[in-house]
Amino acid sequence: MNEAVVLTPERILEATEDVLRRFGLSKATVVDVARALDVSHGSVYRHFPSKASLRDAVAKRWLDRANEPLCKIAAGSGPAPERLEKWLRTAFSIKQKKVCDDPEMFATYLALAQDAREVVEAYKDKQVDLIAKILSDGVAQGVFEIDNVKATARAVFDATVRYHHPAHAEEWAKPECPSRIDALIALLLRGVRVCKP
Amino acid sequence: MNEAVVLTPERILEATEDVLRRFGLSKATVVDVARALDVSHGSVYRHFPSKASLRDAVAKRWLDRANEPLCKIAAGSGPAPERLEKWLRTAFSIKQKKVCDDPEMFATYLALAQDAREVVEAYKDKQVDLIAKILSDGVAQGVFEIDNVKATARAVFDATVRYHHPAHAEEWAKPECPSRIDALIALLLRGVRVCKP
DNA sequence: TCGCTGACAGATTTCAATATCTGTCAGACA
DNA sequence: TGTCTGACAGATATTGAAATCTGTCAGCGA
Repeated sequence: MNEAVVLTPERILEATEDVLRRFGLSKATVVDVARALDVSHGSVYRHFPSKASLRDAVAKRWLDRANEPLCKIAAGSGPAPERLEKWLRTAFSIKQKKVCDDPEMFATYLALAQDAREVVEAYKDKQVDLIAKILSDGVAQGVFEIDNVKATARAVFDATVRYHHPAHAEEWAKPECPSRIDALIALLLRGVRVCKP
Repeated sequence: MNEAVVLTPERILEATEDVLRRFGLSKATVVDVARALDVSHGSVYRHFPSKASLRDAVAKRWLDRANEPLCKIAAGSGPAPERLEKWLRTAFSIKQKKVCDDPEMFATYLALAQDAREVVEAYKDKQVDLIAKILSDGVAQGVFEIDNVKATARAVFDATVRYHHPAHAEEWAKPECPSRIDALIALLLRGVRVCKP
């Protein structure tokens, strides 16, 4: 009876996200989250062992959500070069959109990413796997020529940090940014292509 | 007479560097610098209009010093691919050495770089010019094939931020770092090479 | 005259007292 | 029995008063 009032991890995460959006990472407290749910803060600790774990769980939700369109592109079919370019441009614009739309939220995300926490590492690994998927598709299609797909995928990821790592977010709005992205993508695509003169 | 006691910008910079090394950026004050020189702090302001300008001047000295070996490599002769690789590896190891040898000093450098100040921008532009020099040598040698040398040089620089931007310094000590650098350099070299199957 | 000093106003930082928060747990309540 | 509460200890954050710093400038001494 009255299912709606049962305290679930899901409801807590929802409320936490609200509180973070409202107060920002530095001001949001577990007490605030509890207040938003109209329970004592002790109850929150029944579902999450610490504030850090709660924050990580919220981060995981965001990252998974952000990752979804990228998974689709990687899973899709079609010529690998176009797909790789699309994947990279999508990855960049997702981040860019975040920073523009919701700077308060982005500051939170930045704080997370700079902590180099486990959750973020796992997310990065997932991204590299997606790139690797596209690269190996390209090899199968005979358009890419790659010694070590995994290492190259990592290299592509590393080469593009500037446009997906939040530490560089302030550069993303600069007017010369798009053309620099174009040049970078062109260089990387040339780096994996097969050679036919 | 008594030339040794004349207060010159050079002597002030020397003393400032000492003070920074001793106290770190956050603790170093203009009063400290003046005390080290045994003059009043008002005298320092006779030579530098503000603390910021003094700090920038010190930064410029460091950066110019760090840049010197890279200028030599760029100015040298020999096969461009080897030279580019050497240039990149040298750039990385200079930074890496800095962070290991003198972490207090590096924190100062990081604070500077994160401010994205004019001095740092100028330094970056200089770096890109050096890369461009090597790339155009490569084109002349017939080993590189590049549409837009300047843009590609920028792309190479951007692609390697992870290993020269201080925001990523904590990654540099990780054990998987060298192999990731290898993969990245290989990818970039392939991206500029001429195609002969 | 010319470079330097040292006192000053306003901005910034420090520090310690106070308030708030995190995480635990014995017990209430259903 | 199992979920939730609320008081608590220790850790962390806030606050405001006092100390220090930045940048200026009138005047000193060479």
